[in-house]
Amino acid sequence: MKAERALHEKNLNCCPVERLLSVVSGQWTAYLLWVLHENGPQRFGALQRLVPGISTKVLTERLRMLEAAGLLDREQAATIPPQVTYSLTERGLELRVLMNGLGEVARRWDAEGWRPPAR
Amino acid sequence: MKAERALHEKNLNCCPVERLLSVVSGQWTAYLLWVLHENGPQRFGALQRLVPGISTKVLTERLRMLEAAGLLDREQAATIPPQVTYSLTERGLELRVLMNGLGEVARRWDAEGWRPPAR
DNA sequence: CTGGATCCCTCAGGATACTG
DNA sequence: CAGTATCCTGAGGGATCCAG
Repeated sequence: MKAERALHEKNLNCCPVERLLSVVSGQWTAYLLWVLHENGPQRFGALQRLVPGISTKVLTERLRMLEAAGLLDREQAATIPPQVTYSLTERGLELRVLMNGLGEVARRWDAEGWRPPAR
Repeated sequence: MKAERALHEKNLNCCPVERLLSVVSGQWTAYLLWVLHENGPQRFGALQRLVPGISTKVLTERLRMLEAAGLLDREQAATIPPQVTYSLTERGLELRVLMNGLGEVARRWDAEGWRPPAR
């Protein structure tokens, strides 16, 4: 319904952090950015191998979304077969730095025995 | 099915950042932590007013989850009517600091005209 | 090789009513 | 006041097949 959707939007509109998180919170997304940061620019198939378990559908969705968000570049070579390479943009890199901060705390908490509660 | 669940768990297990994000990525969660940080300890009803649009069900879920995660404390006074107060723990505070970092970048990107892509 | 198009199913989350 | 108990819907995401 529209009213509910509007509420959700209002929520996103009034909280910058949730807005930013909405980009990263989808499944595989954070890991995907991390993979691109660790291994440098990668092709579609390579990503699929580097992120085991992800389906082509979701991988495509994520890549399109992150591209639309300006977090990564898509470079297509008009060869046969086609070669498409994805790489982090400046903004994607900046986000990765933030997430490294999260990662440090996450690993420290891990070491302290912390676990996320079951959903 | 178990296999899919297992895959999800494996994904969470191998990526500390996603594991940490899994706590914060739920709707209202980031905003809720922010509210508690800005306004100090609050009671259930006050939170419901400070986070307009959230249902009692989801608010309860979030509070329980964050408590289980050790991010906030629940203090119950055995009065009639009951008074329950929620406050950030040390860990909750630490997480808030991280999220302030996200908030800075989020607001800067906003100022630069950035918007998250439509889901 | 890089996806697009479907089908299907689970589950997060909204609305509402009720209780100690 | 501070929740619990249901019911319900939509979106997220997996599996599979097809296409340029």
